[in-house]
Amino acid sequence: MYEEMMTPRPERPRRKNDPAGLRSRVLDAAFCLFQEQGYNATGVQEIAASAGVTGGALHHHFPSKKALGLAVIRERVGAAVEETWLEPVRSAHSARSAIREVFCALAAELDRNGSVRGCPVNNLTLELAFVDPDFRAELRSIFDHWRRTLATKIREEAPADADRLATMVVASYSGAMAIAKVEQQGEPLRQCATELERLL
Amino acid sequence: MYEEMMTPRPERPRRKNDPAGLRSRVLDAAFCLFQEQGYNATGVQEIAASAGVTGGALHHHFPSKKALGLAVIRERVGAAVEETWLEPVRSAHSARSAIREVFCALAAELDRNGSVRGCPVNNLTLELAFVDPDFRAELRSIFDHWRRTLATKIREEAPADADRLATMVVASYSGAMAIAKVEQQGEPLRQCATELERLL
DNA sequence: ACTAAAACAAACAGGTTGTCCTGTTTTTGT
DNA sequence: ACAAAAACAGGACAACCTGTTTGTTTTAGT
Repeated sequence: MYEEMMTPRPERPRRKNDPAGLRSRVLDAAFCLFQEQGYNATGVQEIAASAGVTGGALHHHFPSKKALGLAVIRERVGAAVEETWLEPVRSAHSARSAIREVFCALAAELDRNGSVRGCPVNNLTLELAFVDPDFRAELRSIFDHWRRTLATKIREEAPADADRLATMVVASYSGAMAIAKVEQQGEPLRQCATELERLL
Repeated sequence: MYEEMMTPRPERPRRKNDPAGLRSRVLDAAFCLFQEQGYNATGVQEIAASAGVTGGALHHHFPSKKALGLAVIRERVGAAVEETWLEPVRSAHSARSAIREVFCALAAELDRNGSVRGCPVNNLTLELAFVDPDFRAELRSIFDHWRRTLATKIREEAPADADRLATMVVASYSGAMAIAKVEQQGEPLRQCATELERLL
């Protein structure tokens, strides 16, 4: 009653627009759905519903599904790799320990979570890289950045074959994640981590 | 005119039915299209057209797209792994040489072909394994068979960590193929082959 | 305060999708 | 030879998806 008198007319919705927030929510929802179902199996209206956004609003920020997909790769997939891989690698005191930590942390999270959805970069790469050159270019830059950062760290200890070793690390991680996906458990990651340690 | 008189009644098509052949053609076309575009991006009528078969005939042999997909995995993807991986591994005189041969043969074929479509098992796994349990079970049996055959061969030389090494070989192959797909060249496979040799 | 642009809502249109249905032809069993 | 079953043809159909269009509300510039 008190409050109603305080705001008799100011009952106006007073909802504020938040374009950046809406855009971010769409990106989050799309990233999550692409990760679970894949790009082609996910509809734009499904993304809009999941983000709590109307189709018109989504179309305003992303004129096409492809534009949304490219934005997801650039602004979410890249960030995910940066957070779970590159940052731990840079702050570790050796490439060996970094790799074991990342592999085992991922494996533990997968087992704890109870479901393995796979690596976002690889999921989208195997689905889209061959068909669409634009997606391929975007994904390739992520892989390049990934391997380059890894090679820089490895070079501190094994200057000889740093580039080749970096490729090997990324490859065995991607493949281990694929095997983990069919088995729905993190064990393959731990096995590959053990073998990678012998290599470094 | 001449010919019309020669074949007034024997004009009957005399075409013979070939259910097995038709089924096989559908499987081949589906395998090829799934490999190029992915499962979800390929339509059943596209498969029918590619195989030169009517939609009705296709539906007679495969009542649904999922049934067709499962048949492709069981009867084509499994055979592809058997041919390009398991058979060379068994007939090689050592696991080391077998792995180098397979990796380099694949890499050479990719570079010669000019396009990298990726490994069929991995393509379908990353696209479908998480969403559909039936596909996952089918794909998992292929991975298991793959690793088991590889471990048997490795055990001849390194009895200790054969299972773990087999996982590592399959993983690094799968991942190397993913990187090869974004770069559209076979080089990553060769790099991983070199590192795998040091491990065995 | 007023106007132009941006942000959002909601329904629409053209094209595709996977599936099924009804006939017709071919093969098989007896 | 004849009936039953399998193999095949061709189209129909309803659901869906993407992209667009039109109209309303909110923000920002001046």
